[in-house]
Amino acid sequence: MNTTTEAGPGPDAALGTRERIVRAASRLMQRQGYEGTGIKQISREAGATLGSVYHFFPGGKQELAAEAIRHGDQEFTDILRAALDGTDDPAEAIAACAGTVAEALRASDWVDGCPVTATSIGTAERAPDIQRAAAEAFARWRGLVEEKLRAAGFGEESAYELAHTVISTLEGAELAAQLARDEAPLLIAGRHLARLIDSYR
Amino acid sequence: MNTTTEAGPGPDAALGTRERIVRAASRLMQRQGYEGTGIKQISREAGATLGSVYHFFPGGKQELAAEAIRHGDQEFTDILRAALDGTDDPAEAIAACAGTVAEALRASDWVDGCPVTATSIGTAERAPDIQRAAAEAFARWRGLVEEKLRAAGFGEESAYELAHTVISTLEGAELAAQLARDEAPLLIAGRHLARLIDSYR
DNA sequence: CACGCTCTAGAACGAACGCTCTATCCGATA
DNA sequence: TATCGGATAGAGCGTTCGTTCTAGAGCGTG
Repeated sequence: MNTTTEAGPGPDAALGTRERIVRAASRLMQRQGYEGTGIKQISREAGATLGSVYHFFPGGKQELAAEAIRHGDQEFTDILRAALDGTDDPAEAIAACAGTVAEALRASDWVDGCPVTATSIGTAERAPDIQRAAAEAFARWRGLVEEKLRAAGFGEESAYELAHTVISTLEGAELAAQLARDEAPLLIAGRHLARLIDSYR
Repeated sequence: MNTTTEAGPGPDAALGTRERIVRAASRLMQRQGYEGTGIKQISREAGATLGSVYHFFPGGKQELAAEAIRHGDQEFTDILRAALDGTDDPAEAIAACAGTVAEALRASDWVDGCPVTATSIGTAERAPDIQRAAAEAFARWRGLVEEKLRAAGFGEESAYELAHTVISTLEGAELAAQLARDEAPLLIAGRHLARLIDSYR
């Protein structure tokens, strides 16, 4: 049976076992990376057992990590979409998005960076599934920004290229902010991206 | 005795043992991350023994990783300085730097990303020494760009903020290029950074 | 020659790793 | 009630991890 309603005290206790495992994997790999996170640690944190993990993810750690990346992908997709939907002006929306990310990063005491990046880095040679899931996440985010820019009247090429740089810069600035334990890189990046976008009007 | 002249066939065979260990550690962690790289693998790759590794780095893996990051820091510092010294125009120099990074990334078949990022990510909670070394690398790079911008007549605040975004964007674009196995993100980022810099003249 | 010091060499330790395996539980169905 | 299959449970496998430890090699100095 699938214990969809769990009495335990965990944060995701009301979720199904599979979902709890994915969330724990995503959160842990976001902080410790793929190699730094053990399957047993994930199962412990999720309030599940090793048997359950391998029941839902017979492909083992790689399959679970790919699913965790898709979870992180969805999380940032929601944040990005919310920012883009918040205003008609793409420049303003991107700056707002940078602010949201900065806030979340600070709130986690500079520990929770980008889950997709943290999980996928260093796995290039050994786990192509993980790389593919991460590349798809980046592509989706870029597509969202590109669509917004085109809807705002930007030319096709400008929109495509700007969307690339928006995602690259946000990603890099989050990394820099995390390392420096300071939200300045993200806030500055947000302002600069807005300025860059405006220069194409 | 220190075998400063080694007869072995390795690439760094002519270097001292300590230097060979640092280079092997830097290269391996650049590709596999901190947790994904073992001390024994490093010693094997360096043509050294475990005893030598712990002789030169009594602080163990963490101390070695911090030194590897400083090595990677120096590598990119050289690349960046060469680009900045290549022309008086900071915008042009940054675009050229992006091109150099893209070329190197492609030449490694998209495996050799930023050694500092790859080594330091995911170590926030467990290895503060590594985080500090990485943060110092970012700060040094930013300082180089900032200095160049000020020398070119940019205002103090503009130079400081632009330097932040230049480093963030280069870092993020390298990540994106590596994931997509495509140098486009880096080349686009180079052009956009040049445009952004020019907009402050 | 003897001593000391730096460096090399690798066996061995306990712990943790990813994963396999069998056993059991329990609601749904017949 | 008897049966079945999804889900849970965790002991145990072989391997690798980071680290420690002792032994010895090769050189300069007294």
